[in-house]
Amino acid sequence: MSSDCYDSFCPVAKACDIIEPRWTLLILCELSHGATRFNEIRRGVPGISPTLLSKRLKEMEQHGLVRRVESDAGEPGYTTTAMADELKPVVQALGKWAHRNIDKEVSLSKLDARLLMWNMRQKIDTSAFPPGTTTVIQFTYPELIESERHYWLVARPGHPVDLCLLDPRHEVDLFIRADLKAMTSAWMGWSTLRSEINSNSLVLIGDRKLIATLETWMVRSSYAAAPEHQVATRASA
Amino acid sequence: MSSDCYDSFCPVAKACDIIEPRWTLLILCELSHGATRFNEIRRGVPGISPTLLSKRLKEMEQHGLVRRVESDAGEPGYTTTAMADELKPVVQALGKWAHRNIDKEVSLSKLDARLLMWNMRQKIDTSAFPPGTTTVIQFTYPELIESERHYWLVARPGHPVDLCLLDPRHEVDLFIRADLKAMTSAWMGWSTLRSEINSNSLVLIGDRKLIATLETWMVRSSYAAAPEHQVATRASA
DNA sequence: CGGGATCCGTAAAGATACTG
DNA sequence: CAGTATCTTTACGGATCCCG
Repeated sequence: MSSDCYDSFCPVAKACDIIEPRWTLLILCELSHGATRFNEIRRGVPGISPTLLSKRLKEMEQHGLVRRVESDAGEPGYTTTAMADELKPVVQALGKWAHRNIDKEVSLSKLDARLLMWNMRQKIDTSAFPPGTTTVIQFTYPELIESERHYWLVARPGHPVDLCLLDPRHEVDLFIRADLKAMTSAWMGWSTLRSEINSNSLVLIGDRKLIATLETWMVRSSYAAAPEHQVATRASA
Repeated sequence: MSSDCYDSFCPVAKACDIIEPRWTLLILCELSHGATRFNEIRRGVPGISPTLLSKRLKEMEQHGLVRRVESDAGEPGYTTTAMADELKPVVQALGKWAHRNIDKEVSLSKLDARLLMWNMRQKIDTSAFPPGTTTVIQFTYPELIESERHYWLVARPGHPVDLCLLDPRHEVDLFIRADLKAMTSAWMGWSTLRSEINSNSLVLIGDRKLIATLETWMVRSSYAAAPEHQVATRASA
């Protein structure tokens, strides 16, 4: 358990003992991103089984990365420790390294609309939307089969954004028709939202203000090194 | 193999796919430290099996971290790629984080003279020794049983340092009698060589010049944040 | 529904021996 | 020296079930 036993005199080896077990760094990312509850973390780390999440959280607690906390209502939760917080910049640097070095073409050849939407969901900045109201954005990927074509992001300031795969039957504030590759590329920071719009790979119809403030609320991957107006590498299909 | 399949839109997840498999980062450390040959890497990464090293090197090559090279004599070898070199500062930061945060008391309660000597061996700076000659340093840990008490470092400038567990029958230039905990603490950078000497936990007898230049050739863990004259936390047993 | 525990089949990792 | 081949052990991942 605690003695996977690399060379105990090499700090890197000690670090590996802690961060190497599968999912550990991703759980840490989720915690850093604000998740506290078990199922909240689980939603943020797609693919992990509850069994393994439970196990990892215990290991991480034992290693001093995570602390169990009880809310005033007695509800359980998890937070990062100071030690884990010190690790954040390292993980950030790791993400930037990966973003710089991972083959874009390979990534853009393995497209997945649902996963993309799930990721975007987590990065929508709801504070940019009018408070007290619900903002609904409908995404349409015309190239996909009907069952995978439409997605709805339902956002209220102060609440987590909902992703709907079925029509939520709510008034839509903004329709976005997108080429999947272009949307992926823009979201990953390999091109820009504006360049995809200019080349008609992204078409926005609806609330003018939402369109004008697009870059404010559709926050791109935080690992992108360059700002939003960087050069686009390539775009539509 | 390549599709352990975390979330493919999260750069950290992509990075984890690459660096998470056991031993990967330690192999990278060895390569960065100058190892090129298979068995050279293997010696530098204590505990790895040849099977796994072979497998990892292939995976790392496929991920773009490692490049196979043939020397002019046709001998096989491995080097890091530019992508791997960019990762070096991240690994360095990871090591510093671990060095800062890992429990010293716990580490100092699991002492291992042989592993310590093996680690020191790799960090001896032979360029500080007189060129063309062989310098032999004998370590004695009086507290240990006879079979684990004595170690010899045999160094020649320009060559890797040898660690002997049996008397090499060569003239000894410097005798070091040490308390194991103190030697470990000093080497890890949790105390200083001088403070351990002052408290008699380290006793050096032999070549005056070697003793005077001790800090020059006995290089401490490169992950220690503070310089050699930092405050000692604690020392002998 | 949140927060797990149990069981089981598969996929890695570890130990050892052996070969070109 | 530079690896392969083989075998055993451990970890992971999936499904199911339990409890408040």
